[in-house]
Amino acid sequence: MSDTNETGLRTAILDAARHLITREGHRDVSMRMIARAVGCSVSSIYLYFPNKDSLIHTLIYEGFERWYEETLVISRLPVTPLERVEALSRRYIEFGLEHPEWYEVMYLFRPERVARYPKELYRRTRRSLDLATRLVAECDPERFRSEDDARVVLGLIWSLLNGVVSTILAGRLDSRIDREEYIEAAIAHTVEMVGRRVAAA
Amino acid sequence: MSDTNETGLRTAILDAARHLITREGHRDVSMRMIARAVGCSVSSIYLYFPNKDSLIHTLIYEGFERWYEETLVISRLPVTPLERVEALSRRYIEFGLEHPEWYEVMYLFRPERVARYPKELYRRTRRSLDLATRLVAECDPERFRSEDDARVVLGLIWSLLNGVVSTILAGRLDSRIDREEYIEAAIAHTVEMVGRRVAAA
Amino acid sequence: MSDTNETGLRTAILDAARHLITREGHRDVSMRMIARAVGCSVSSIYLYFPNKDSLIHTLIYEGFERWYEETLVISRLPVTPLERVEALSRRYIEFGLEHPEWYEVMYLFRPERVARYPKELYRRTRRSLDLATRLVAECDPERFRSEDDARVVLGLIWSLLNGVVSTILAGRLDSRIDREEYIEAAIAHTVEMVGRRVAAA
Amino acid sequence: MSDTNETGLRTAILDAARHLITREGHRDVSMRMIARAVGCSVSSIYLYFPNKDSLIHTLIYEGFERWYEETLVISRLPVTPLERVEALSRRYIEFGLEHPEWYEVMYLFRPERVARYPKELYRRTRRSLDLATRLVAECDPERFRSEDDARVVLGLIWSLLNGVVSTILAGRLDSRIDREEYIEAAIAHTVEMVGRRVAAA
DNA sequence: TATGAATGAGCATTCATTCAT
DNA sequence: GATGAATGAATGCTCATTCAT
Repeated sequence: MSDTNETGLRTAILDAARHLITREGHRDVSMRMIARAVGCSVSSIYLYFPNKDSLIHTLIYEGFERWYEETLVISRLPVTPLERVEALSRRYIEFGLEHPEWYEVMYLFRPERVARYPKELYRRTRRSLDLATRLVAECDPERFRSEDDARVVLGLIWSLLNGVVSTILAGRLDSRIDREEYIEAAIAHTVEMVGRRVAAA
Repeated sequence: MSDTNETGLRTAILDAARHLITREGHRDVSMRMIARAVGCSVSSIYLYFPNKDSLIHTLIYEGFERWYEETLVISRLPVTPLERVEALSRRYIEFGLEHPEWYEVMYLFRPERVARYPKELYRRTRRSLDLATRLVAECDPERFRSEDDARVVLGLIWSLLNGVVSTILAGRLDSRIDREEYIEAAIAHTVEMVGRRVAAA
Repeated sequence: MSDTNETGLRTAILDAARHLITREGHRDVSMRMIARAVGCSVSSIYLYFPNKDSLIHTLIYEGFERWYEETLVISRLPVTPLERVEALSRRYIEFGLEHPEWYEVMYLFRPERVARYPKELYRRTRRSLDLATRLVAECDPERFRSEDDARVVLGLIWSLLNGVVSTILAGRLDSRIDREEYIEAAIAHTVEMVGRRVAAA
Repeated sequence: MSDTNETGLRTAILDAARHLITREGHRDVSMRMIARAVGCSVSSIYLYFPNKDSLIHTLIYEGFERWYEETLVISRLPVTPLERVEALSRRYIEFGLEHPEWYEVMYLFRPERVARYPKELYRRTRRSLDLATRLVAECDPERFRSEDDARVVLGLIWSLLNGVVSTILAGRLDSRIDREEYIEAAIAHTVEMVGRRVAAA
C-alpha cells in the first residue's frame, strides 16, 4: 500500500496480476488474490477494469506492445541483416527469461479461448511478427523473394525460441544440460535456418 | 454407463477427463463435469482417485508412458540412425496433433506447480528423453562422444518440435503459412541439427 | 434443522422462501437468507433447485396449483350457481388473507419479468381462470351466452377481489373502515355483478 | 447534462429514477443506473438525497401529490355528484395507464416496508382519500349520513380500480378480454356502487 | 462398489455509501 | 455544487471434498 500510491493503483494491479499469473497460471488467479497482493479492496479493481477478462486482455496487450518495442529497436541496429536476426533471437530468449511475466502473459493469448475483445490484440500480434518476417527476408532477398518463404522460416524460428524459453521457464530443461550452451546452440540454429538453405524435404 | 462397465469405471473416468481437459483446459474441468461425461456420480470418482490432483497426475503419467512406447517402437526400426531421428520427429508432431489430449496433458506437467506426487513422474519423463538421446547419439558417435553433446541437440530438437506442435494446437500458426510445408521444414531441420555440425557460435 | 428432517429439505426451503418473500419482497430475499432461515448451507439449496429463478417459479406454480384446488372444490358445491360465485369470492379473500405467502407469491407472476420457464405457468394461471369463468357463466346462461361476456365480468371480479386482498395485506386499508364490513360489501358486489345486468356504458 | 441544468439536477434525478423504476422495479434500480441516466456522478445524487430510501420516498410522495391535484380538479367540476364520481374513476384508470411511473411509484408505498420517513406520507395518502370520500358522500347524503359508510364504498371503488389498473399494467389481463370494454364496465360498476344500494349481505 | 446428500470455501461481480478534494 | 476514488458487505453460484448408507 505504501509504494503503491506512487505508481498508481492501476499499474499496481497490473503488476500484481502479472506476477501472480506467472506463478499460478491465469485460471488460478482470482480478483481476491490480486487485491490482497496489491493491498486494496476487490471492488477497487473494478474501478480500473470492467471485469477480469479485460484485465487479462490488458496484460496480454501490454506484453505484445513491450516485445514490439524490442523488435523495433533491433530492426534499426546498424549491422548486417543476419546479425539482426541473431540479435532478435538472442533478445527474444533474454526477454522471455528476464521477464517471465510478460512472456507468459503473451502466451496466454489463445485466439480460441480469448473471446471478448481480441480484434486489437490480433493486430498487435501480427505487427511484431510482420516486422520480424521482414528482418528475415532482408537476409537473403533472392531466396525469400516471396514473403511466404520468409514467413515459414520465421515460424520455425519462433517455434524453436518459444520451445527453448518455455522449456527453461517450466523447469523442464534436463539438469544435465548446460543452460548457456543450450541457448547459444539455439541462437546459432536460428541463424543457420536463415543463412543457409535447408536440404529440403 | 452401459459400455462403461466393460472397460472399467477407472478407465472411463480417465478418458473423459483427458478429453474434457483438452477441450476446456484443466482448471475449467470440474469433477462434476467428468462425472456427467462418464455417467457416474461424482463421489464414485473418489473411489479411484483420492483427489483431483492425483487424477490429473495419473493423466500426465499415462501421457508420458504412451509416448515412451512410441519412442520404443521407433528405436527398433530397421533403418539408419538418421532416419530413426527423422521418424521420431515426424511421429512426435503427429502424436501431438493426433492426440492433443495426451500432448496437452503431458504439457500440464510443471515441476513447480504439480506439487504432490512428482517423483515417479520425473522418472517417466527422463526415460523417454534418455532413449531419444541415445537415438541422436547413434547418428554420429564421433561427434556425440560425450552424452552431453547429444543431450543439448536433443533438447533443441524437443524445443523446436514442442514449439511447432503447440503453435499449431493453439491456433497461433500464421494463417498465411502452409501447415504441411511448415511441419516438413521443421522435420528437415531436426535432421539437419543432428546430421550436420552447426557453424558454432 | 431439527424439524426440518421430518418434512424434507426441499419442502423446508420452499416454506422458508415463501415466508421470507412475503415479509421482504422477492428481490430482497437472497439464497443466503433462505439458507439461514432453513438452517442449511447455501449450496444445499442448489441441490434441489438449479437457480433462484427456478425456486421462485416453483413457488408461483405451487400457489396457482393450491388455488386451483380450492376452485375445484367450490365448483362442486351442491348449491345454486350464484351461491357458488359467492363462495368463490369469499374463499378467494379468505385464501389471500390466511395464506398471504401463497397469495403474494402468485402475484409475483408477471409475464414480462418472469422470463425463463413460464409456459407451464401460463397454463396453470389459465386453468383456474377458465374454471371460474365457467362458474360465472352458469349463473345466467342467457346473459353469458358468449364466453367473452362472462370473462369480462370475471375479470372485474378478480380485479376487485385482488384490490381488496392486496389493500388489506399491504396495510393500506383506511383504519376507519371496518374490515369485516368491507369484505362483506366486496363479496356482495361480486354477486351483484354476476346476478344483475349493469346499466351499461 | 446540457438540458439538465435548466430544470435542476434534483428534478432530473427524480425523473430518471421514476422512469427506471417503472421499467425495472425499484430493487433493480441502482444509484449507478440513475446517475448514468442523468449524466451526473453517483455521489452527486447524495447531495440532494441522504440515501436511496429517501429518494424513493420522495418519489412516492410526489406521486400522491400529483394524484391529489387531479382529484382536486375533478372535485370542482360543475356536474352532478354522480358524474364527478364517474369522472374520478375514469381519471384514475387513465392516470394509472398514462403515467405508470407515478402509479407504480405510489404502489410502492407499503407502510410496513417503508420504514424511515412515513409520517408525512401517510398524511398525503389520506388527503386524497378524504376528498374522494366526500365526493362519494355527496352523491347520496341520505344513504351516506355517516362518513364511514361512504368510506367503505370508496374503499371498494379504490380496490376495484387498483385491481383494474394493476391487472392491465402487469400484462395479466386475459388476452381474450377487450380492454376498453373491461375499463368501461369497471367504471360503470363504480357508478353503480355509489348510485344504487347493494342488496346487502 | 457405488451413491446422494451435504457443506465450507471460494468465485466474479454489484451495491449503497463515504470522504477528501 | 460536484466528483472520483475507495470500500465492506452482499449477491447468485460452483467447487472439491466428505460421509453415512
